[in-house]
This record gives sequence, structure tokens and C-alpha cells, in this order.
Amino acid sequence: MHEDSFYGVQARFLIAVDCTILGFIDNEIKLLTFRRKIEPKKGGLSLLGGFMNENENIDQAASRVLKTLTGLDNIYMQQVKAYGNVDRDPGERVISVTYYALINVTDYANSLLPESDLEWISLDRKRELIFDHEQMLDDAILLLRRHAALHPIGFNLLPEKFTLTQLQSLYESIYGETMDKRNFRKKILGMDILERLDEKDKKSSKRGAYYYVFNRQRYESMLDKGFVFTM
Amino acid sequence: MHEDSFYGVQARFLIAVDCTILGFIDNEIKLLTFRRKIEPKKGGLSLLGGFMNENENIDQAASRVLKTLTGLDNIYMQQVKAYGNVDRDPGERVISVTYYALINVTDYANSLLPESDLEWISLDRKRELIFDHEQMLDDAILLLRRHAALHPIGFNLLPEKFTLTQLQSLYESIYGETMDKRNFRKKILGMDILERLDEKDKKSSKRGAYYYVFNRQRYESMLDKGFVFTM
DNA sequence: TCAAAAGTGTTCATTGTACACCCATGT
DNA sequence: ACATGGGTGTACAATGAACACTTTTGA
Repeated sequence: MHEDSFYGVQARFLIAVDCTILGFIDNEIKLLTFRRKIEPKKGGLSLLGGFMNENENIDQAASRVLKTLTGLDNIYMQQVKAYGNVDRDPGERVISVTYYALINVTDYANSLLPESDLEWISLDRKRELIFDHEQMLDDAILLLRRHAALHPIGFNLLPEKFTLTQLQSLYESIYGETMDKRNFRKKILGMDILERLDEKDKKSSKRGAYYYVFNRQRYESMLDKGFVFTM
Repeated sequence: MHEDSFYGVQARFLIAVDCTILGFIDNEIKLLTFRRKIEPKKGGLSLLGGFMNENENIDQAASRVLKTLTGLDNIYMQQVKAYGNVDRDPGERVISVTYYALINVTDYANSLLPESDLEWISLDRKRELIFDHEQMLDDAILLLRRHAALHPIGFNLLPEKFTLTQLQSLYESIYGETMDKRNFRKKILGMDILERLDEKDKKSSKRGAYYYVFNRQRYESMLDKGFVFTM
């Protein structure tokens, strides 16, 4: 049996890519959503998505969707899962491959929002999402938590320089639980992957808090020596 | 714009399901492979796979593929990842969604093997696999390790009753490292999820080793009380 | 001067790790 | 009697968790 005829009789499917795009805004992880412009569920809140093209692989499709809808490029993205329930999209059978993306809102938010139907929503509004997008969000957050516990990916959500208070709020938001300030600082500073700048953030306190930067180079060289990040 | 016409112009794709099927044989995790019967790569070693049908979701497709090729049913399976490189299958563009499956070989191995092109191979032969199946296997093993560290899924690879020595060998094989016998037993027995039977396995020692069974009911009731399995 | 956030160490409990000898039995 | 795998406990180290006060400064 020749492969073309063998493959040929098989069903073919639409493949969508849906992105759980997360940003850290007002000390809280928020989700970037989009008002759907077509039926079914026109006007409903949706993850950012689009269909996969012939000439690209899945990661490329995800990057393209993100770029097209937000203008953002070079974003940290990870595949989460493929969803394929027969009736997950009432319009037509669509298999969706989902990603989560972490974006540094401080630098980009203003440039992307005004001219579009994009909206940052708090995660407790997730029940407004269409189709199985709430499930996708839940799975993405769970995966993010597991990744964030083992890799320094949280920094993708922060500006280049940040305070330890911000960093702690970020982890508290990711895990949905509060942490002890002294223990948090002891742990993160003990890893020796942050560099303190001689500059303070005076926006949120009179005294001012030192800015830190993540030293990725140092982190990577420590990895080679068997260091494991855990947070 | 109506959804049918909108969806209609999009590309459609073949979707395959490929399964990393693992069994515990001769104190070692082995992979069930299949000699490919069609071009391209006819005769090459392959994961067990097949194409998705119109009327089934992805999990169902994976179960069907497993059932069709091995006769096995009710198997523990988890989705790993979707692979979509444009040229991953030289025959034609195919997106593959992969799963890993854990099977209890003791009960089934004899019934499935003789009449087929299936073969259990040691994981160090993985470089013989076709296409991107080696990558799939690697990703599956990594995911299995993460899952096995947090959930009592290893028991799916063992017969109903097993000795602690077997169980330890299983975890050693999953993680690829040896463990201390006393520490291992202290930890697993301390969880209080195993029950010792009044029966010994005399196959591998003169003295005989007690059989144990996994008490799933007890495990699940402990989960409700906040217990977390870690291994 | 006071309100508000920043910064800082110690103690205790829990968990993980290293380590060596006796036991039971079939041959 | 001996070879083979089965079974057991203790001491130390590392890690995680709880906890409260002083500092700085703009208003």
C-alpha cells in the first residue's frame, strides 16, 4: 500500500491555536482576552486564537497569532495541551492546541491596547470565557505553576528591573497564596541569580526599594554546575 | 461573516496519535514498538500510532489505536504533546498528538505479542526510532517522571501484587538512578498506602519477599485530607 | 510626628541522606 | 554450610516554616 493513498483516505481537521496570554498588572496575574467577532458566540470573551496554516509548525502558528493580534514578538510561550472534543466548537469540528504566553506588560501594554478589542481581565472572571477556554486557562495556570516552581520564568512577567516586593507579589499571584517576606527574600537572594542595582523604586514607598535584575547568564552557568532553581 | 465560510477557507490537517507504551520487564522500563508496514520508512521501528477519525475525540483516538494494535483496554494514558513540524513526516504533512501509556505486562504480554509485529525494546535503543519518535519518547519519559513523582501511577506498570524490591526497581528505572533500600522502604511504607499480604514471592529469593498491594481507596481518602504523594 | 512600605535573623520542625548487619531458606 | 536476596534503625545534614521589630522618608 502506498503512503499517499493510505494517508489519503483519512479525515482532515481544522487546527486552531489558542493562547493563554498572561500579564502581571496591579500586583495580579491577568489574562488577555478578545471579543470574538464571528458566530458562534460572537461577542463572547475568548482566548486569543487563530487557525494554523499549511506552511508553519505549531509553535510558529502560536507566535504568528500572538503577533497578529497584539503586535508582540519574541514572547516566552509554552505549549500546554491539545483539545479535541468532538463538539468543543459548536461551529465546526476544530482541534485546538493551546499555549501559555508570559508578557511583560510594563513595556508593551500601552502600545497594544487602545486600538483593539483586547482586554485584560482578572482570573476570577474566567467563567465568562467561551467554549472550553476556561478549561484551557485552568490547565495553562497549572502548567505555569509547575514550570515556575522549577525554572526562573516569572521574570518574563516583570520589567527588566524590579523590586523584591514585586517579585514576591508575582509568585504569590502565580501560586495563589501568600508567602513570608523574610523566607522569600532569604531563598531568592540565596540563589545568587539576582543583582541589586544602586537605584531605588520610590513609586510605592517613601523609603524606596532597591531594584534588582535577573542575571540570566549567571543562572545558566550555575545550571551547568548542577544548580536547580526551585521556588 | 458567517462561521462556515470563515472556517471554510482554512487549511485542514491529518492528525495522528502516537503512543509511547511502556511496560516493566526484567526490572527495566521497556517501550513497545511496531515495525512500520508502509512507506516512508517501511520496516522502521515506530511508536504505535494511527490517524484520528472524525467521530472521536483525541483521548478516544488514542485508546482506539492502543486497542486496535494490542488488544488492550482500560489502560492508563496521558497526553504528552502535539508535534507539528512541517516536515516531521516525509510522506505528507501530519500533526501528531502523543500519549504515554503504562501497561501491566505481567498480565498481558503473552497475549499480545506472538501474533504481531510488536516488540518490546530497551530504552537505550531509542535512536532506532523513525521520524521524531525519539523526541516523543524523550518528552514522554520526562513527563512520566514528573507525574510519577507526584502521583502513584507507577502501580499501573506492576501486577496487582508486587514486592517492595520490584517497586523499588520500578522507581529506579523510571528515574534512571539507584535508591537506598532502607530509605525507599521507610518512605513508601510511611505513606500507609500499601497493604502487606500474608503471601510471599519465592521466585527471586529463597527466603521469599512479602507481596504488597496498592490500596487505592485508602490513598484517595487520604488525598481528601490533604495528603500529597511524593516519590 | 506618623503612616507606610522596606529590610533583616534565629529557632524549631520536618525531611532527606548516609550507612551495615542479621535473617530465612533452598541448594 | 553457604550463597542469595529480604528485611531493619539511627545519626546527621539540609531544608522549610514560623515569627517581630527597626529603618527610612515624604507628607
